[in-house]
Amino acid sequence: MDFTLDQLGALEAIARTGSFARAATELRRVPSAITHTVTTLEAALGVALFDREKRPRLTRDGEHVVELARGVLERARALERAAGVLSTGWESELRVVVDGSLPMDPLMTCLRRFADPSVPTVLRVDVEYQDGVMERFRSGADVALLHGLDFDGDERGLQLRALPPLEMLLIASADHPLARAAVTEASRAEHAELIVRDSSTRFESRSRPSFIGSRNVVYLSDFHSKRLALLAGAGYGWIPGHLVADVLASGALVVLEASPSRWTYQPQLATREGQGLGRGAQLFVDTLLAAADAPEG
Amino acid sequence: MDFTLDQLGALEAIARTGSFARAATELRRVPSAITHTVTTLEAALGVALFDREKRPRLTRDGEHVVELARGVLERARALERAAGVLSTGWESELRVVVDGSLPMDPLMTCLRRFADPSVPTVLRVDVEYQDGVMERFRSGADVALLHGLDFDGDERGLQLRALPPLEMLLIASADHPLARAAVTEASRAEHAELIVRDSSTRFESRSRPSFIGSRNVVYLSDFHSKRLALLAGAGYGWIPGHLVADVLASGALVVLEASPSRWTYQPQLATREGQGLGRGAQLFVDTLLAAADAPEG
DNA sequence: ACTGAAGGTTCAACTATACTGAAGCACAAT
DNA sequence: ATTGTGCTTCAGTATAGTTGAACCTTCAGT
Repeated sequence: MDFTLDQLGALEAIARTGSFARAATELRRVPSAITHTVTTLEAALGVALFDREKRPRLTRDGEHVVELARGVLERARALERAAGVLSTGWESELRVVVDGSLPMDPLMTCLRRFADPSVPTVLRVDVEYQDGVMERFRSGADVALLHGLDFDGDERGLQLRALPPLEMLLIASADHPLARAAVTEASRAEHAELIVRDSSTRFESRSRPSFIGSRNVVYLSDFHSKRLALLAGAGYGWIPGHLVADVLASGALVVLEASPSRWTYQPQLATREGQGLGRGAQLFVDTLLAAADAPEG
Repeated sequence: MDFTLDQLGALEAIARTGSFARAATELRRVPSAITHTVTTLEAALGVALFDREKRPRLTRDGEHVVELARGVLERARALERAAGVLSTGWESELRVVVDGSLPMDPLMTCLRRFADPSVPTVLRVDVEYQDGVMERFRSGADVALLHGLDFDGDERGLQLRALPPLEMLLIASADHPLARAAVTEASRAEHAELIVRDSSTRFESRSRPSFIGSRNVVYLSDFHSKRLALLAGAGYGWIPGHLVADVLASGALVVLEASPSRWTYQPQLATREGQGLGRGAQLFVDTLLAAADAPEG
């Protein structure tokens, strides 16, 4: 690769303006510099770009090279533009990881916002469960939406912002045996508990103990499956209230009589402490908090 | 555009090899040169490409820039390859103009030859009629296939190669009135003569006189139309024998009894004198002459 | 045919830029 | 601790691009 973008730019300027002299003015150089640039390029490519019989005129090969040069310059200018955007503080990509137990509506608002062409940052969202969330955050995500239930507090280096509190409910189908009377530890042990599997890869083998031990445990991959399984009467289990509000209202599912049967938790928006937020991250945080506080928006 | 292909190449080498040092060896430079190149590029783009907290590691923005850089380099390498081809004597494009009265089979052989991916030159063929052929040749075609009928000889600067001779025949449909007896000047004038229109743009108005004057003249745009018109009995006219060999054999068309009613002409392959042929032109000439001499090939 | 203006080239001197090599620092592995 | 690898800094050097003046050619106008 013994030619430069500068040479290609000069060639393109000559081809466009139609003369060495005009190209020179445009590039704020002296004509002889253009001559030199062109001869150097011709030597580098081994191609006679200009016919110098009289006034220099592009040869057919020259035209061909100009076409290719335009392709190179186009890509180079695209890079330049992208770099310009990056240098103004927009990240090329913003990686967000969200706990699957949280409401997705505010996130959808963010996705819409980032789909706007005026937002140059590309948004990447990963839905994880339990430890999988922090694992992915540690492996490079910029923002994490944590459910905040089993949040140890020993995780330092995090800057947290509270999201509206949510409720976990102990639920079963209305015609499930456990729904007929107050739940005891013994009655509970007779039935299958539905649990959403931890999506962490590190703790593949370590099965997280349920809130209250149960003989039979069914692991599910996400809360949507869990909701379906609960509706099908396959077992009982904890599930975020916002996911079952409709079927609770309709009476298909019921909150079990147990203590506790409700558990309020405090979701958190986490970013890395210390390093300031880029413009993309800031926009995401602002948009998400606004959407979470005013779910109707 | 204040960065160079060289800088992008260095960045790509670092990204690919995973270290400044390996990139330096690959580029046959000293490590400090790589450092310098990278810092210069970062300054030019205004983007922190590497995280220098510890061992330099590409930032996410850096990865993004690398992606774009690969795009630029890919195009640049394509240009380099194309230039390499051009510098070995292959033209980027070979323009051939052919008189529409000539047999097209040898030309088709050439087209097949140039369709081979190992032939980098792009073949462009224009079919013209009469003066249109030379006009296009003058306006830039590299090779002309002339019918040689009205070749003035005053056209200098041409290098000619003879093609197999052909015959013009004075033809009409078998049931045309002129086919019934020997043709006289008077009987000829009573019937329409079919003529292929000159495709030259310069002589739009100048209608070329027919071989023998006729009262009614029908101008057609090509010999295929002329053949159809002859078959339809729309008139009489001169047409190359090879275009009507089949219908003469079947008896649908006949050669008129006139003198002359046959005219042997000597097609020529013309190139510009003085400047040697490029590899594409040479290949074309060789292929065409071979195909013309051995039409079965 | 002459003339002047504009475009292009050549050349030597200059300037800016990239490269080298030595020295030094940071980190990782032993 | 110690060694080795990888990166950076810096000063000197080499390379490559830029300038400006002189010259040549072409083209348009007289």
